[in-house]
Amino acid sequence: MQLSQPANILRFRKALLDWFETVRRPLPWRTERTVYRTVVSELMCQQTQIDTALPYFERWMRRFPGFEALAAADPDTVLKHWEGLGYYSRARNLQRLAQAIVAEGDHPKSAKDWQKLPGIGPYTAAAIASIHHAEPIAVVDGNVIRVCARLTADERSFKNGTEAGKQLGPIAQSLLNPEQTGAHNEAMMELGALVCRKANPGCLLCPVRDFCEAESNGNAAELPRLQRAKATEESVERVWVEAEGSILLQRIAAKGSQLQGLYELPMPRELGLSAKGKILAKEKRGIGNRRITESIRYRQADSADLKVAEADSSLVWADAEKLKQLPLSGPHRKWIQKHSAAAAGLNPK
DNA sequence: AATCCGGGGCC
DNA sequence: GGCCCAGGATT
Repeated sequence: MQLSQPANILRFRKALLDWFETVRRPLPWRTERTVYRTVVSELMCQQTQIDTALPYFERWMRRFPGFEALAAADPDTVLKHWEGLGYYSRARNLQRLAQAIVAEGDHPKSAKDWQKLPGIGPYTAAAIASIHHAEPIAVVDGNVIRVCARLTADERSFKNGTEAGKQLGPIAQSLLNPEQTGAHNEAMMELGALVCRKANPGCLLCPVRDFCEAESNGNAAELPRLQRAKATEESVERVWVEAEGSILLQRIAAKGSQLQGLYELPMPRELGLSAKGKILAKEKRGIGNRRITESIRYRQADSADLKVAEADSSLVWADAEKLKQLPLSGPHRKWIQKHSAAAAGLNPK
């Protein structure tokens, strides 16, 4: 059936919503719907799979139950509750957003106004406004891009997701059900997540397969076509400096850095620390298209280390208790845990 | 328009 | 090992 015809668009909307009602996952921000819970869930789910965000969401709600509690919280505690989720600017933006809403005494009511708040872009603004204010605006995320590219059998090669969204957004907007704005948007994303998956799309079980040109062409799994940049390789030196059961950590202070406020093993070249010591481990992490190998050298603190640490306020000594409290980047917490036994073995106790 | 930002899941 | 995920901010 041609989706260009109005009568078929109405059929599409009904088939999608009927399906959604039967498979809709009882996610915690759906079963108890408040603006605050929606905002938190949307920020947490940006570039993050639902199942990964779920335990963070529950913890977050226990600790920061509403905009007021979040606005008044200690920023390090906020960051600590985001530890391991990545994209840490989301946590800072979420607190700034809460502070703005508390200061204003109310929250925005339109997508346009929501988008003025930190951390809220076109996608998130549309999601909140369609769910809570019945605004007829389509969300365009990775799921929706994939669904629309397949529905229309769009075989163009897009430079990136932004470019694809610009081209396919109007399709999503034309499909939007103006009487069920929130449910329709959620249904489109649910379809992409559960059926119209990137790999192994479940076309045989798809509620809107009759409307899908790619399915009739038999190439749904190949769409959309997105160009990708090649990965680059980098290496970074780290030092694991111990003194009396404490480890030296570096607080990332750079205001522009998205890692601002997080703690990591120090980068000696940045801090005037020596890079001496035996290599304890080489670990890898991926950030975007970068593949970074981090060489971690271990040593007992010498007098020069103590002097540098004393003079540089971004360096802190953390004992076991402090280590638990500080917000660390996910990989560094994991690596410190992983190698602490080996590091202890190097101590001449 | 291009680049940067994290970490995990999946094939 | 490459790709993607309920993207946004910055340059």
